[in-house]
Amino acid sequence: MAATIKDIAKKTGLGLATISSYLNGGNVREKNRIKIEEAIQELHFEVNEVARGLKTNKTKIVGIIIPELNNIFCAEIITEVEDVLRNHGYAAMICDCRTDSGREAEAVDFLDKRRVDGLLVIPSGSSGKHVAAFLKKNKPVVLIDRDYRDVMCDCVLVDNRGAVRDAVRRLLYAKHRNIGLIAGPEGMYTAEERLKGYEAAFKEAGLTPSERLVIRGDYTISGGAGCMRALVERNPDMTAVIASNYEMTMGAIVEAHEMELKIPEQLSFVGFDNLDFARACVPRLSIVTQPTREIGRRAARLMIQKLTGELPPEIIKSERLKTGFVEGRTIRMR
Amino acid sequence: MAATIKDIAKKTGLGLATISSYLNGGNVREKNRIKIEEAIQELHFEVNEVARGLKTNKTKIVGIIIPELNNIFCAEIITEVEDVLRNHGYAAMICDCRTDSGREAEAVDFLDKRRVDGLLVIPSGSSGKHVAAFLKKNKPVVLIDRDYRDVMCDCVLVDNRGAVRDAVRRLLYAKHRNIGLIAGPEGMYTAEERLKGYEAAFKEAGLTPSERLVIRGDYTISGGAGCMRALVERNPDMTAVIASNYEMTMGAIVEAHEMELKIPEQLSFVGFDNLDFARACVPRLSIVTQPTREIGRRAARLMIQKLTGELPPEIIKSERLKTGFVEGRTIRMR
DNA sequence: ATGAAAGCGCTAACAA
DNA sequence: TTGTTAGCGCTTTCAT
Repeated sequence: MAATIKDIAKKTGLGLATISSYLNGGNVREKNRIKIEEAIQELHFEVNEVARGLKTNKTKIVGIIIPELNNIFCAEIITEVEDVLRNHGYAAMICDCRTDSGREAEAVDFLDKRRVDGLLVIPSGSSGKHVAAFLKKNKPVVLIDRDYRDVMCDCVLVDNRGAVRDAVRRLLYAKHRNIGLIAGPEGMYTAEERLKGYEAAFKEAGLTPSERLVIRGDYTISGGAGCMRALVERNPDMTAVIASNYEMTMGAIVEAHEMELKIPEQLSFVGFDNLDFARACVPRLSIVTQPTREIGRRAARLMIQKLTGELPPEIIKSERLKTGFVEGRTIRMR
Repeated sequence: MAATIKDIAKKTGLGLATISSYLNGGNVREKNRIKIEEAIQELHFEVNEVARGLKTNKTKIVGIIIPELNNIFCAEIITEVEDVLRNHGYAAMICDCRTDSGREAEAVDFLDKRRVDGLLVIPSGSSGKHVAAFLKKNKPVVLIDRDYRDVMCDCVLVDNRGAVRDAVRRLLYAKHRNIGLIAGPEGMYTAEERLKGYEAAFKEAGLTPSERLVIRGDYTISGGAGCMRALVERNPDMTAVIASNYEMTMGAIVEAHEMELKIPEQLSFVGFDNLDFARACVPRLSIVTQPTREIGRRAARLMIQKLTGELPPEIIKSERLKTGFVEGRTIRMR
């Protein structure tokens, strides 16, 4: 079917090693180089990366495991990751595990069988037991957005705590005191961190927020809507709300409209992520932003460094990026 | 390093062929089966799919090329595609080509070298010359959302023309006559089809819309915003607008707010795609919807059928799916 | 049902 | 610089 290195050897009268050397950037006599290139053109030869992978024990494939491709936050990160990887000759093999830890483990297996050189994971659960075997082979695992509690891996995180602390500070500065928080699911890393940031901001101001002001959502649109309604109903004195991820931000806004709550006249609001959505709202939402592209870039680079050996396996690197804040018109000064 | 089939053979005292047969679901004596399974457990054996791929000339990998992973429409489709593929044992190798035909061609090369078994493409351009070589190897190429003008491939499309025709019909029924269209880029398949649908609806009603009512956008948020403003400024008599993709819908809405245009009191509006966004707007947007998950499922199934030989290479299948319409509150009866 | 042997396309010693 | 050879881990005849 497709031409092989043998065909090239035959056609040029050269040995296999010479062709291989040429293909791998070795030194080849000018005359032969031309002959080889002609043969490659004529026979439409293309290196068989599968064979190469078998021989070198390196597939030049990085496995990527994410909770939900169909999620802007993930998609933005992966877009960047894929770009960086491919620029370095690596292919991206992607598995969506539907935010399910069990499926995440299956994906690791699936990718391991395919002998990917490394694993880039946005973890769905807090345990990383399922990557232990992979790590033992001395192959790198780079975590994004959260890390495992039981297995040490390189990772690129975000300062979730600082993000919400900063948002609360701004609201406190605007003289708000009864600030509601639509928090994330219990046990989820980012959710807990963000909640801690909320508490920290009050603490440093010498205040203690009422427990009624914090409600747990499930990071979904409808969850955000339900939380917004519950918060408003149970806290007549509440003057501001923070939604702690994009989906819940959307849900909260929808519900506020539904309840005919004027933002920010009756209630100040701070959302999360997605700048596009924030800008499409009227008035523009004030939001916490995460540096998604930067996260992707860093994670991919970390992976490349591990893969090339530029960074030795024994040193585990952990990066934490700062979040941003984009001013809108949804915080009212009291 | 990792255990191989040889290790299993040695450990069990059986021949290579027996182990291979076991791995591929062949018949093995009960006693031996148990021995093999024990050995596999002990040695943590996992099939090396790379070696298998070299031997069988099948990698069980499908290459996926898309204009922009970071785009809800694409991401939703790919999520479904990946799910179906993996359920059939196929891995998804994804390349984002940034809506660039040249990069699309590079991606085909990249994936071809890696010997993917098939190619699933959401084309960025109208020519498919770059997949010709791949097809000649008798490997399937399935197109999504648009097809190539010069190369026949299996494909899963959407009735773009009917989608906009239907939207216009609804507006005509509500007694609108001066209906603006924020169309897509010239030469882009979906854009042209949607424009044709717009024209068809008027034609069948015995009307001819003024040329001033159609403006070309570039499928981006800011493009949509600019078009909205231009349309409104140049058409004081316009009573309704249709935006023909999601990003431009968002842009148009933002701009309408900016201009303090009341929707639907001063202007009726029909958007596109993204139901979540439509629901988050106040009032809820009436929108044309595309069956993204269904598109993904169909495309993946088509691929599987080709891959398994269930569908012979010589028969090219083309499916066209109906779009939907979700009523909101942005069409005013005149 | 099982074993022996060949070979997929490539790389990497080693020799020349 | 170039050629010869062995072998990566698997599947697949062909015997047995």
